[in-house]
Formats: sequence, C-alpha cells, structure tokens
Amino acid sequence: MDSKLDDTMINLMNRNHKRLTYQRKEILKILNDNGNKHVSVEEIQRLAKENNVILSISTIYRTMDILHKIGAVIKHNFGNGIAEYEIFEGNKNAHHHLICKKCGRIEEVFGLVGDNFNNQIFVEKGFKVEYQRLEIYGYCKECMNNSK
Amino acid sequence: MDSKLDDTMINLMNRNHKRLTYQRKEILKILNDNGNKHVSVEEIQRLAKENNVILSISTIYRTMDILHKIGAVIKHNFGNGIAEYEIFEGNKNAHHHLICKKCGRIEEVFGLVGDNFNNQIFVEKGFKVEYQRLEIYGYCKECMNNSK
DNA sequence: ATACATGCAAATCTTTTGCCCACAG
DNA sequence: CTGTGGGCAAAAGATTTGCATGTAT
Repeated sequence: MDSKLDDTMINLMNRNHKRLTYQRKEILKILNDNGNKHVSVEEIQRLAKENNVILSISTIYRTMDILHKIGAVIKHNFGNGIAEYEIFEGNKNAHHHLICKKCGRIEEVFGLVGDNFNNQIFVEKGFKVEYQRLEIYGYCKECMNNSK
Repeated sequence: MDSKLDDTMINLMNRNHKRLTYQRKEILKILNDNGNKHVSVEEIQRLAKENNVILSISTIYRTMDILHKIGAVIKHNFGNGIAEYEIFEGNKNAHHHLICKKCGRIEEVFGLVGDNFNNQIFVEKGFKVEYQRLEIYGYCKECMNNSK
C-alpha cells in the first residue's frame, strides 16, 4: 500500500525536467507495484482510488505519454483498442506475450527469442503459434479444446 | 489495377463458409497488391475508391475481422490507435517492425530474430533499439540527428 | 515568480452495432 | 428461396485538447 518510489524513476524524471507531482508519484508507485503486469489507464485510475488517490483520466494519459517518451514504460497495444503500460527495466526482465485470438487472454513467456521457439511454446504450453510477432497470437490450450 | 485474386484466399474463404462478395473480393485484391505493407481500414477504403469501388467503412471493419479470425491477415496495432492489416503468407515472408517513437515512422526489417539482433540493427540502420518486441520501438536515424 | 501540471468538460477519432434491404449460394 | 452480408446512421469507447486554476521548483 505504501510502496517505495524507485530511485531510477526519480532520476529519469529529473533528467528529463519533469516535475514529480503527487499524481505522478502515485502513478509511478502503481507501476512499480505491478512489476511485469501491464496496466491500462482505467486500471491505474482504479488502483489509485483503492489507495485513496483520485486521478483524473487526462492526467493519467498525459503522464503515461511522458513516461513512454522518456523510456520509463513500455506501451502495449494488444489489438483490443486499449493501451496498456508496464515499467521498463532494461532487458533483464524481457518477456513476451501470447495472445489468444479466441478468448483474448494474454499470457507471459519469459526468455529470449530462440530458433526453436515456436515449437517449444507449443510443447510447453499447448499454445499454437500462428505467426511470429513478439506479441504472439494464437490459440490457448483451453480454446484449442473447443473447436477448430 | 485489375489484380489477381489469390487461390489460397478463395479456398480459405470457402473452407470457412464465407461468401465471396464483390466487396470482399475488392478487399482481398487490395491486400494482395500491398504485399508486406500494412494498410489501415481508411487506406483500404481510399484504395478501393481509386479503383472505383465504394466500400462502406463498416463492411471493411467486418471483413477485416473475419480475415483476422480465419488467419488470412495479421492485425497490427502500432500504438497510434489505428489497426493495420497485412496478408499473412506463412512464415516465409516473416518480417518485423521498427517504430520510431518520435516521428512514428514504421520501417520493415526482414530476417529472423537472432542474438546480436539489436546491435546489428543499430549498425545497419542507425536505429537504436530501446526494448525488444517484434514491434521494435526506438528512434530512427533522422530523429536521432535532431535531439534526444 | 513562473513555467509547468492538473482537472473538467467538450471534442475528436476509431470501431461497433442495429436495422432494413440486397444478393451469393 | 434463405440466410448471410452490405450500407447507413447512430452509439460506444478510448484518447486528446482548451482553458482556467493550482503548484513544484
């Protein structure tokens, strides 16, 4: 609840001459707390409210835009029309996403891209890769068991 | 202008019990003509009009949705809020995208993902990779020459 | 003190949907 | 002939923006 604010973030903001307002601190904390999970603008607003901080939707959009531009977050767009963000911590936590075209569920896969990557995923996860993006779309195990 | 309609596509449509209407044929032709270029719904409408075919926007959306579901196209979402589509021709034409965070230009890179991939791109293209997705965001050579 | 941020509400833009008519199979 | 598809216009979402007020530096 009363989570720490990362030094790296503070430095990044300072270096880019961005003010550390109350609202921005709250957003940064939320991003920190959510590690490798991607959160949408709406979710950030909800999580802030749970913490008794009311953030206007436009402030969140503007802040996320800045964070993206200065390289603090990765911005995802998983074909559902909603932007989702997650903290960028260099390549050490690099992971990719399996997106099921049927149910829309997004699953994380850690590890770098290798040659037998596609087969491996199918064997390990039952997830059939249709084409390669490091957003990897396909069908998840559950949906494969239903129809074509 | 009077481009061919691919057999593979026709089969795919038939197998999925989708009718080959005049409008769908036009869309398929446009996708074919545009090879590995990604086109937006609006662009499809424009290209059709150039060919004297008027397509309503809802028809295009509905068709693209079907094409995506049956695996005929790849659907991209490059963080600008606009869906872009391109024909999916198996992995033979696999390519990835460099997306400039400053000017928004999207550049294609062919070839599979290798280990020294990031360095290689920087050396070859002057494009600095910030983080890995196979949508690869960063800054393009031109924008690097301006500011941070 | 002053430039930069926030909040609100309106505007914009993309995508989806309901309904009725048209046409492919 | 029948059910699937197209067009239109309205609706629904997500995101952006103008403007007046607040605040970090």
